[in-house]
Amino acid sequence: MIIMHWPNRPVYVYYFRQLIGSMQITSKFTVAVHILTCIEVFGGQMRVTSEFLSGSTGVNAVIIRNVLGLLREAGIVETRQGSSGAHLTRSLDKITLYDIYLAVECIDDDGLFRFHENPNAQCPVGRNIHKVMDSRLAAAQTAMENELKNTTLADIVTETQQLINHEEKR
Amino acid sequence: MIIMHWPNRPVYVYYFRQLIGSMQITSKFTVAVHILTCIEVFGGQMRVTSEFLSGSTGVNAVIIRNVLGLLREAGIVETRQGSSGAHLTRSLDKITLYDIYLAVECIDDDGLFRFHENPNAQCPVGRNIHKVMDSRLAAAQTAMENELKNTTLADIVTETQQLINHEEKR
DNA sequence: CAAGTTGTAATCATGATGGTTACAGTTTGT
DNA sequence: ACAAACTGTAACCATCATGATTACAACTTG
Repeated sequence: MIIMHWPNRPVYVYYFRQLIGSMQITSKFTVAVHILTCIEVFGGQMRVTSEFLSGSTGVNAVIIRNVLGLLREAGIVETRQGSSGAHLTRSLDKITLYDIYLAVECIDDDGLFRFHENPNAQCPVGRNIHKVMDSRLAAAQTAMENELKNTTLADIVTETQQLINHEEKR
Repeated sequence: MIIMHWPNRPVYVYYFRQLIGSMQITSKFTVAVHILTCIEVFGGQMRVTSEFLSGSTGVNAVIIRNVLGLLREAGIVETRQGSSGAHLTRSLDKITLYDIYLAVECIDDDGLFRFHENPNAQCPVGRNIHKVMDSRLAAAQTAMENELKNTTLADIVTETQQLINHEEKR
């Protein structure tokens, strides 16, 4: 508890609270894309287990299962307990990076930009600045998300296959 | 150290390392915009000290001074040790949200999206997926940043003043 | 010269991320 | 039916980033 002096106004009491919440785009997102690509590329040839995917991504098998769980909840893959081999629920060109981004919950409800939580309502700027910035920051976030809608898993898999084929020619 | 078995390939040794680095858009960004707005709105009427700005933002005065330091390094404000009252170095319409975003170093060099760090180079997908995703994720980040260039401090201050005036009319 | 202010280093508390262990429940091959 | 393999999930841990806080030297101003 800290006593603040505000110009031309009575002294009042103000609580500082720890700024909480964070806003990062988890590596789960790129892991998810990696996983889905593997399911498509290796699905016909071998059993794509969480252990297998752990080997390809370098990410712990439990984390892989968690990510697969998120993708399952989002209706992107189907998995069954005890049975190996997740498979996609729809064609590659119907799955955008944005769908995956949503599935792995990259961004929480507060949005991409973290806002300082305790602007002073006694201050005319403090009680209005949030409102003013909000639409602009939301627009920036939306611009990023819309760009993610422009790429599908089909694009990713195709380009990956091309790189692999190119490797083998050499 | 974990021994991994990769299908049709010899057993090899693999190191798991903690995934490091984070990618969040600090609240320093919105704090910086808040601060700059206060400097413009209150600059003529009173001494806008770090303590004053702390009162308006609800953010610790030391953090305020750190943010002001970043804005000074970026050439957006001028401050002098011992002397209160930061002031802007150029007109409001020459300062975009993107300039402020750059100043407070919201995003490190690795980019907005965090990539899992240890994709397996023995796996054809593992050694190519990074390359494939990179340009797409960079494009998404750029879309967001370009949107930030569309708003200037002049816009923010003008709209804030309008809200304040509207309050006083009631 | 005293009071007020900035610049900055150092330390701390908290929260988020991902690694790891453990195990129950399910599937599959024989 | 049964053992082996696999998934789903909870629980706990280590590490890192953020911002709060204390402290103090250096500078400015009246």
